[in-house]
Amino acid sequence: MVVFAGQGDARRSMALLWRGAQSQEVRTTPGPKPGLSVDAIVDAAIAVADEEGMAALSMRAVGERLGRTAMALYTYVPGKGELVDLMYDRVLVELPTDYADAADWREGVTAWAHDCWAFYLRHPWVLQVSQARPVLGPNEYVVLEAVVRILYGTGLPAATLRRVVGTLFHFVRGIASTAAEARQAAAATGMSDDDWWFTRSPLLQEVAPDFAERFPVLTRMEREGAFRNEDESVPYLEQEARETFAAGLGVILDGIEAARRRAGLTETAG
Amino acid sequence: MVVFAGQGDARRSMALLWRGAQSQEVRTTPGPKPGLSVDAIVDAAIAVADEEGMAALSMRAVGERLGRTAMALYTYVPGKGELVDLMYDRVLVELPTDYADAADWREGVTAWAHDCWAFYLRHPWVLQVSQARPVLGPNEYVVLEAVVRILYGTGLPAATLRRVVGTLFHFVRGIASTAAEARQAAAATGMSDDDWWFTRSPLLQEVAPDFAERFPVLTRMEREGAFRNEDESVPYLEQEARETFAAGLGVILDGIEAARRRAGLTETAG
DNA sequence: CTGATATCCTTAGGGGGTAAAGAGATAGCT
DNA sequence: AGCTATCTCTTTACCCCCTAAGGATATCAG
Repeated sequence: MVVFAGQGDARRSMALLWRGAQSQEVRTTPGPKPGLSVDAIVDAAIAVADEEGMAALSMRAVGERLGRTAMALYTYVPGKGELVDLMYDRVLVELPTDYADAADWREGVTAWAHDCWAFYLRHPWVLQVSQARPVLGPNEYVVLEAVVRILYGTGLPAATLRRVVGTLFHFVRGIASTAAEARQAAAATGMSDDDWWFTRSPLLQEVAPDFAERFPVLTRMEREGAFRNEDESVPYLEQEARETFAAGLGVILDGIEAARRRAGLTETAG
Repeated sequence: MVVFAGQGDARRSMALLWRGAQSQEVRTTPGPKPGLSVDAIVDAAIAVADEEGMAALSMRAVGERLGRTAMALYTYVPGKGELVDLMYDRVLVELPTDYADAADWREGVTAWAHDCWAFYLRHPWVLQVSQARPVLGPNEYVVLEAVVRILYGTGLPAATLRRVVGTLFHFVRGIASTAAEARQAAAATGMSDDDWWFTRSPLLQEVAPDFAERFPVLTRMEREGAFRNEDESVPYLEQEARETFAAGLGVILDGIEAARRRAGLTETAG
């Protein structure tokens, strides 16, 4: 369920995203005082998404959490799409932005990636917000600025940097999605990864008795222990994601290093 | 909108996924002859998703395309989740699986990645199928087998291979998502990326006049031309995705190379 | 012809998002 | 004080979704 952005009045959306102190101005208009606020609604919506998942995020649910009907929210927010945009930008404040302590870009990127990973697992619904067109909210820029600042340490040209950022971003998002969805599946079905596999595996044999002949390379890989996880205290799929994350990040960092070497930037760092 | 898998009767799901010639057996049961078939339904559903997007995929829409009501489908398919699983596994047959012609693993991986990229852009809805727990359908295994066969050429140990496959997979999926969602946004809003940016950009200045001070590194990057695209005939966001794809793939391949070097595998290839 | 069974339909129930209209509260103005 | 414009919030309603239940119809074995 990728949730797409609101596409109504662009000016109103931007004003909401970058709403600042001007919303605190003294009211002199007639009519009852607002019982809610954009902030309150966004916070409630984030709480719903955190606790019950993106699928459970409905205008009714958010309203209920605030003791209102669904329609009351429309006084403050143009629609659900815009609300999701606001949730997205709002929750991004949680991401750390200062990596000045890192010894070099490699350490900085690693720290940033791990912070992102933890963030996504804390708010898995964020992974379901469409990345088609950027939301252009303030915190999105704060996050970008932070990453770019780290990567300027590589000395790579700006155009290359932009792509490296994209690559890192997609990688982290992709693997975090897998881990998050695995958790979600476990919660939704009430079945652990191992339980799930133990019910599925015999069915697979039943339905594909010729598996080994049809997929020799995979079978060989399995015999070589590729699909065994050491730590049995962590759910299988989550651990797999975690290890892929660590290994993949290493691969990407090495790749960046190679790009630097090709550009003749091997000596300076940090 | 990530679409989650069906989680009903696991045996029935697996039987449907691996359904083979046994479904062609002669019928001797009473009752009217089936007017539909699982294949017909899956094909119709894929057509709907291809043409109108995952959001437009409803049981009604599929039924209508087949001249039936939504409920008629439930005779053949347990529910929407399972139908999506079937669609997913079915459409994967389009992916090429033979990369024996490739000169070495690097060329093979590159070819595979590009094939995947094209595939995802042909069927963007595939990117919205949850990857939480694998569907375990036959074609998913065929695809996996193909990738692993290519990567065995690196000589890396099986456990490392598994993670490399995961990294590549997430990378391709991630960037393809961006490109696909950008297309979708353009189609949905009837507004090109450039139009979109030209309406958004002045709003951003209006709402954040102090942008340059708040985000100095991004501003510097922009002045260095990081966000300019050369080819103006291609939509901006799609081109950005394409270039990030090319650059990121290079980074990952270099990273794999580095892993091989560390394992002392520099000479042999292919 | 009878009974069993399979296909497909209609109906209905419980979710969604949100447009429209109205009730009630509150400000400034006369 | 009363009036009126305006704002908040609710009710109702419409259209969409998935799918459970039950009924009509077609087709087989006996």
